[in-house]
Amino acid sequence: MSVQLHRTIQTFASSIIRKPKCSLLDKNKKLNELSKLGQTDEARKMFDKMPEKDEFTWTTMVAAYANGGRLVEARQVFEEIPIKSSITWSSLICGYCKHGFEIEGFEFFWQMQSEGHRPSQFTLGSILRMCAIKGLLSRGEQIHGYAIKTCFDMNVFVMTGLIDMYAKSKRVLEAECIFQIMSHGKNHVTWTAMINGYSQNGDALRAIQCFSSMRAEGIEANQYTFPGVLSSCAALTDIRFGVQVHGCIVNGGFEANVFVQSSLIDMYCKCEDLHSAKKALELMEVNHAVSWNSMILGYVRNGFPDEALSLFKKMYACDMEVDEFTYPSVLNSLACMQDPKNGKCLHCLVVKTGYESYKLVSNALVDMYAKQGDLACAINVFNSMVEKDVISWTSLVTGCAHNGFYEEALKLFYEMRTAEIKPDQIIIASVLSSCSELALHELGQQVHADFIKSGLEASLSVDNSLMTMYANCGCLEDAKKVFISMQMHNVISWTALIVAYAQNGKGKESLRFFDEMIASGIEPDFITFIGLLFACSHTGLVDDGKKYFASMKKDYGIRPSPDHYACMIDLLGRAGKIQEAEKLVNEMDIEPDATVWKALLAACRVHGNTDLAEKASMALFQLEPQDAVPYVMLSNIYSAAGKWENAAKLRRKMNLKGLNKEPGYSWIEMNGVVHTFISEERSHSKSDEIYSKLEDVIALIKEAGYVPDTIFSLHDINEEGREQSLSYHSEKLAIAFGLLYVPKGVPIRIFKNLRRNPRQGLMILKKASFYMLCDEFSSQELVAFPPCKHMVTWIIFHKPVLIACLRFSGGPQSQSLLALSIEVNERFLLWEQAWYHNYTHFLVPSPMEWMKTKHKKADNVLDGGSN
DNA sequence: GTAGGGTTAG
Repeated sequence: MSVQLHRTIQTFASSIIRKPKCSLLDKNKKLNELSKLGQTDEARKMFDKMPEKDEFTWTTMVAAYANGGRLVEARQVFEEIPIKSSITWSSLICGYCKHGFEIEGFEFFWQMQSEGHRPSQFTLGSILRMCAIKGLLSRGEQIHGYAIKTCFDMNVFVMTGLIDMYAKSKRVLEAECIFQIMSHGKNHVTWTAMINGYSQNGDALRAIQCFSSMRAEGIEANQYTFPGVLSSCAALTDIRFGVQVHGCIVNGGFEANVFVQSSLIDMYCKCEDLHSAKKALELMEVNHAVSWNSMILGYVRNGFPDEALSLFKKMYACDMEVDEFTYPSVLNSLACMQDPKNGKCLHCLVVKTGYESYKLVSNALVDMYAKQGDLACAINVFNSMVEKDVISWTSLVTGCAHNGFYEEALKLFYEMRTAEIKPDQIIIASVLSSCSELALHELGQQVHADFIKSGLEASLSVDNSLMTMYANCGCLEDAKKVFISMQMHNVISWTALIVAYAQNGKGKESLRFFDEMIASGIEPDFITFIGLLFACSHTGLVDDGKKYFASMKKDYGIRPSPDHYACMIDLLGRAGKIQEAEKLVNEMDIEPDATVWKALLAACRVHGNTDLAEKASMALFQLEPQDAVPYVMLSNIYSAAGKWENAAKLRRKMNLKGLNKEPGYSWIEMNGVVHTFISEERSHSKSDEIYSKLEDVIALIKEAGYVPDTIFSLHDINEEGREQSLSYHSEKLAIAFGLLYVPKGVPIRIFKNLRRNPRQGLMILKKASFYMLCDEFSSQELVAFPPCKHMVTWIIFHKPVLIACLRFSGGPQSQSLLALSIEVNERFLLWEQAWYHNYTHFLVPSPMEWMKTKHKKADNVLDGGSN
């Protein structure tokens, strides 16, 4: 107390002794102007020439250096000051805080007090600002406590600083609390801090509400307020409000501010109004990198990668400033364009300009290479990164998944966890999608549990991926539970539900969900219709299918893609309307692709139409010469029609071309060990038991009315032989194994490397599940992804009802889809059998490798007598 | 006289 009194007297005395002359006052003013303009060296020259200096002169010089980040010089001047005050201390502390030097900032803060100077609102404001920038929440809380003790807690300046600090530390509730305490005395800065707090923490709606309240209270917004409000409009894609805000900006005369302009351009781009965005960009007097970045990204997101690239070229040609945000957008556009040559060129440019060290840029490089299918380059960039964040890992994990390397994706996720990088919603969604592709139910559940434990907020992407994962693993009820638990649903959630039910043999429910979706006001997209057509074709609802097919164009303006045509052809083919299917192919207004021809070929397969099958095969031989599928299918059609010579000729041709027909596998995972089965093969150590069990099962099935469908058997052998070859099919061997060794009450899940049937719908649905994962990608990107290479199917036994009879969906499909349930071993078994089993050889590289490593362990486990 | 609040990302 006495020290402070002494200081006050001293200051007072010095002001009397050195009463400022008029000229000193003018010089101080001039010095301050130079300092404000950032002309620090000019200011220093003037400062040195001044014969007389008062406290203002010294403070201004310290502030000039401190604001410009020249902290060593600021401190030197500060040390020379004859008499220090709270203001000179605050000027110095402000500089250190502004530039994020937390150790020095706090040191001076304590030193200032030990020398008897009380911190002011400015000192606390500076310290709080630093806590906000550096995310020092607990330090910020200490300062909050200090403010309460020193009665600064009702000061607007300090309270605004506290709001900002809490909001930037993601503590919106605390920020909100302080904001509400300030019933009066809130100024425009306080309102702005709160609006930006909401906006930066993803609560766009509250940000906009807060802005409206601010205006209602008659507080004027300024150039600091509008960017946050506009980015909230962008987040909500609320262009109507955005346009009104634009009006306020023009009225207030803030449209020349670069922050406001950039946010305007970004808002228009995100609301898909590229025209207005472009207009705003053209109106800008100064070329500003952020605005151009927003525009480039806008073009990419709205599906105009060419425009994005040309804008970047313009930037480059004009010698404009380019930053670490520019490259990611441009790299993104090249990823969309599948332009590997330009991608490499841009990579070179990145290296040349030294931007490779920016995480943002390297992450985008990984993402681009992965999307272009060049995993080697993606991994190279990834490995060269010194510091990897969750986005780097996500880019590579998603990249592996895009290219069908699901196990690699999962392994990388493990590695990331080992490196103690905390996952976020996006990588969780990506990993769940890989689990879903491999039908890894348990791992999927673990990821789900881990996600709940992590305390991360729910996200649409995660929930949508969870639904797909559960549905793909046959857990329809869990998929539905996730759907019910969701607070909001978008078109992807509804589509996931529709597809889940369609995939799991509940087509009619699928169609009901579609009605519910429409009633809830959500518009379907092209994938929704794929789900619907899939549901119709599997439920035999030909008329409904036709209705939806017509409706998608008429009512929703969605032009049918080859995938939709393929579904329709599948539907007609299954219903025996082969002529109609052929007619539809001929009437297509777009070029039929391989998917369409395969669907037609599959239809021929059921109805033995060899002429049409030849036509479809010829088209496929041209379109996909390296694909063994059409050869195998046509050969099978020949066999079924008794044209053995044609079939043999085709097989020889296949062999000559080196197209391998490899066997289908089925496998069961039990206690972490994979047991693999191949048709009629006896390599498993428990082979005898398995075959004997299978004979019992076959006898039971026959009793229940099962008649083997031997028409499609491959070989020219007698009836008994054909039946035999169907009996020891790999799925059946796996079932027998499951019945013998999987503990009672535990669901038996059987996996296959082959497609369930030759229908192309599943491949389309693979794309659909990818779309579900990445709902932020545009549909154009989606089409560009390479098709998935494999399919895993499953058969589940956990139905607590006995259906001891053949379950046919009726009509001609009954020939193609045989679903039969039997009771075996006190368990009830629902056995859905594909319409034929022995062919469709889509080989899977990765799960095979995985199985091989685990397969060896299988014998030990069984021989160890665990059962 | 020292001064608090802002845009672009997988």
